Amino acid sequence: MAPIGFASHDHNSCIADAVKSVDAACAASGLQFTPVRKRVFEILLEEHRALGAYEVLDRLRSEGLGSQPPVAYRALDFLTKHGFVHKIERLNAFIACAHPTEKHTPAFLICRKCSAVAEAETDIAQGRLAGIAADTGFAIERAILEAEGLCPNCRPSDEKA
Amino acid sequence: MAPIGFASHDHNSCIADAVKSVDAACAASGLQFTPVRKRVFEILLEEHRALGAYEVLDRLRSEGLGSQPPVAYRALDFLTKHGFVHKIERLNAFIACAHPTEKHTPAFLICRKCSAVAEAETDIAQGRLAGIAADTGFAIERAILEAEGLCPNCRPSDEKA
DNA sequence: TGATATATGTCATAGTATAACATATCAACC
DNA sequence: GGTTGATATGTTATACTATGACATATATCA
Repeated sequence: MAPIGFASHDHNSCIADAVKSVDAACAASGLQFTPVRKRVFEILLEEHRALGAYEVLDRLRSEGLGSQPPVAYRALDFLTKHGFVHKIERLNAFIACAHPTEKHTPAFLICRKCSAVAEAETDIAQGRLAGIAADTGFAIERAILEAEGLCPNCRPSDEKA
Repeated sequence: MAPIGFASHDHNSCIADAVKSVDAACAASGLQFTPVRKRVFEILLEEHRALGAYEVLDRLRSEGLGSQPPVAYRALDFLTKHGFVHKIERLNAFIACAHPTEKHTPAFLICRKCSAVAEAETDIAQGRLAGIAADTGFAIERAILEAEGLCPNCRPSDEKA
């Protein structure tokens, strides 16, 4: 439930661990974690921020892994479809999942100043909103929860409680 | 707290009432509810569904109210900025607010089959997520909450509880 | 090894949104 | 009533985001 992303962490190992766990998940499900897909995932992990598809594509292009938009979009589609990457609708951008092993409804805290993004694992939208939906007869399949504001690093210190 | 949008209602009066209340709100705040802005608001009300900016623009164009994208985007920006219209990020589309008089965090139920959209008034994102944010020192300013699934009209009837 | 599904390369185009600048209108005050 | 500053509109051009379509290649498995 605790968000990460505004604090420093062991970045070197986090990339390796994440790649490894996705590798295992793909093997277990018969999915192909191909070179382009793996590289896109790594690129997103390296930044720990939301990258646009064309930013990812630029990186791929400079590495000779593909130069046309569909290359990036296909890899991103694959990764988001299987929950390894999330799309931030507000930013039209993608970010590596911070909790790749568990099934969850991601929630995001997006700093409007520095664009840092923290992912909080939550089932909030399956919580209170679920009651409203049930009353109406609406069947929720997935939910998007994105909060915008100022991250701890961008808040004027006298505003911090 | 009850969503509307999947049930029929008195459509004729709802448009007139909404326009009137926005008119009053603008007058009270010294905002200019100009012809283009009013017409865009009416167009969204007439449909009670999410319209893309270019769909709105097409309507404006056919009525001689402007033919270039900025005309539509400016009106939509104005209306969303002041809470009379909401943007559905998931659909890159805009919908007239169902609760124009009150300050609120809108939540949406979006049907993936028929694209109907219901707005539920809620402060859900200021609720549970607020706790997580506070722990991190993140200051939430606004939130986006959009749930996707099947509306009552599109659900196979044997699935309905 | 052949059949089927899945993934990639590539070109073309569709859809969404904004920058920039000139002109016009509004609101308020002298 | 005219001046001033803020706000709104008209218009051109362009940037950014995303997908359709089709040919080729690779993987999977009977």
